[in-house]
Amino acid sequence: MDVRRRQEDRRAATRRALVAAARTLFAQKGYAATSTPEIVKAAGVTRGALYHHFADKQALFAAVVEEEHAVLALTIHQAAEGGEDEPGPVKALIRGGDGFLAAMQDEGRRRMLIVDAPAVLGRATVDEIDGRHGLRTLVEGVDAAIEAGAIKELPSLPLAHLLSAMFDRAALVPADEINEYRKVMKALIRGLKK
Amino acid sequence: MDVRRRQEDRRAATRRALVAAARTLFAQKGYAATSTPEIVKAAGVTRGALYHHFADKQALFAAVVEEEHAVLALTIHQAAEGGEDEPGPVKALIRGGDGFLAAMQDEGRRRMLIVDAPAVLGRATVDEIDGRHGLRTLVEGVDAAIEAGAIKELPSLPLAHLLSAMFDRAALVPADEINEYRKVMKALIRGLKK
DNA sequence: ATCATAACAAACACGCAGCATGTTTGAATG
DNA sequence: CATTCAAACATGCTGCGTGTTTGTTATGAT
Repeated sequence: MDVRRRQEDRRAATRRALVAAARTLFAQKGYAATSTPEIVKAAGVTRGALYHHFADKQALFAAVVEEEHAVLALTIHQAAEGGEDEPGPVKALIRGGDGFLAAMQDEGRRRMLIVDAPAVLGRATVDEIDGRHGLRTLVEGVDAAIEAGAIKELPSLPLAHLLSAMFDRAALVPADEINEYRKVMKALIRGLKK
Repeated sequence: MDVRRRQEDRRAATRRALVAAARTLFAQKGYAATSTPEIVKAAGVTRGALYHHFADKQALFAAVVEEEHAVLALTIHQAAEGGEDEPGPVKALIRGGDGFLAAMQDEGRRRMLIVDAPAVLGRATVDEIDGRHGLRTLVEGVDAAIEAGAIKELPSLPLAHLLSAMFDRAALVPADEINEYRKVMKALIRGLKK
């Protein structure tokens, strides 16, 4: 334990409380419909604390999005590795995609990451965040598939971006239609084979 | 001239002024950063007029988006038909896509239609609007390609949605990277051939 | 013990959205 | 042509939300 631990702990605790409360509310009601008084009330602190830890409401939202992307990427990674009985880089891509869609069954998560985040933080910021998590692993998956000679040689980052865009859209589709989308996406990915 | 024409004209005029002013400001600064006082000042009317014609700020934005989608769809349609020297339903799809990307070089248009609209109006509303314009023609193009036996038999609406999602993402990419994206999308579409 | 600084808390200022009134314009009717 | 009525605005008010400022308490350093 460091000497200045209590201060650090205190700081981290309120920060976590704020992010957790914000996550819940942003997920339930969206960014615009959630007020900072609501958030601090749920977190058990005052607005002074909020604006001490974060520059503004956007910055708090960015922190929530960052965290959410991190846990999401972890979930996807596990899904892509699990079930190694059926190998092959293309299969891994499809498994990862299914893992993404499964993780995106949460309404609030969809709202925050796909709908609100681009509008609130801007595409550039979202890309930067995503680039450090889900998109990063997707690029690696695409690269692996290319190096294995499983699909055509294409620039991996643009391809990953476009695949990501498709998965985002598919995630927003009503649950009973999602299988159709999965089939079509499978066909699109399979069409990349040499 | 109908008897009650002047009244109708007046109404239409202020409505147009509002939509036009709103379009400019929403395009420049985004939905959230644009205030209704700003809009009515630019339109040369008062806020009373705004709330007489539209239920709220969202409704005005919806009108702008609707109009923008309409003119966009027209542009795309012309691009897809022009240059008939190279026929074939797949080529038509690609031409239409290029037309879309060209029309989307406008920063404000991107902001309104792709970034802000889903967050402000919700995905469902945007889909409904898009379904009456750009997406509709895209579905027709896909159907034509399927019926001509040019591509695999897949459910056309999901496929159109996914293609639309890719084009949206590609439109947001920096201008100097867009050609890479076009190539990859071409490869993806070509992969759909039987 | 005291001093500086970080971590909060409370109060304030400003702007905006929506509504509830008032006022004008214009058409319909006897 | 005067009257009546409704639509098309205009003006003012209210409540709320964000960000900032000023004040207070806790914490570690000397």
